Amino acid sequence: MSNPFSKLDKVLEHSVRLQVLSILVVNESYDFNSLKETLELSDGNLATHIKVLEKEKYILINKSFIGKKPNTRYRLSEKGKQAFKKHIDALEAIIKSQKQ
Amino acid sequence: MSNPFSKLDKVLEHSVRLQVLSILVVNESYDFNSLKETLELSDGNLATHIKVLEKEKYILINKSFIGKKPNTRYRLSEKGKQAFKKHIDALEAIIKSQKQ
DNA sequence: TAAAAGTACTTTTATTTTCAAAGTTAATAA
DNA sequence: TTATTAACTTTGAAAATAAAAGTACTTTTA
Repeated sequence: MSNPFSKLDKVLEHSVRLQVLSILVVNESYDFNSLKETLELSDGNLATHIKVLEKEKYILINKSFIGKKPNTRYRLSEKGKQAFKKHIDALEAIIKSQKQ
Repeated sequence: MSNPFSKLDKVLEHSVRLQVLSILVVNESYDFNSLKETLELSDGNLATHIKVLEKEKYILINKSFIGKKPNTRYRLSEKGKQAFKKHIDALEAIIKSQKQ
């Protein structure tokens, strides 16, 4: 039986975090501000979700300066990649089971 | 562009509530206890999620007695049906966009 | 037959999560 | 030099989640 719901990733059930990963899947790296604009989130809100992904080790963080401005870039970790795939697969299984 | 994430239903992002609806899609009705057993949830937890679905008018509630025992059954409302479909469609779109 | 245990919930309380406002530090503009 | 902007981080309040406790019976057991 093994119901597909149990394969869902709690961390990725929140759409903001799923979106962040889906952006990082297709972009080698992405920075804080771009994420903020793309997702239209407040600074604090984005920072909180980022922190969750970071704590899970789903993303890697790189801080640097571009000229005189600080810049924080994120990349998907291998763990994050796996987790994302697994979650998407679970969603797919749920949909399939639904469509019959 | 119209990104599929924006079509997700906040209420259905929680897997318990998505599961409840997915059960009610294939079962004309289902009662509290059966849901509790199927989903392996505490009474309070299930009741809270049910209340959210009820407030959204996604489910209809019918209370009766079976012999001497109270029995609460739930059915999917038309609104719930629509919402479920829309959410699943959004998930499908997300997956598709991901698979290319 | 009285007390204990069980059923089917509901209500309350505690914890966790989410979100936005305010704060920080440094640079640039007026 | 004061104000504004940039790029975050921290704080605190509100909302969501989950489990424990409570309620109102009914059934079982000593």
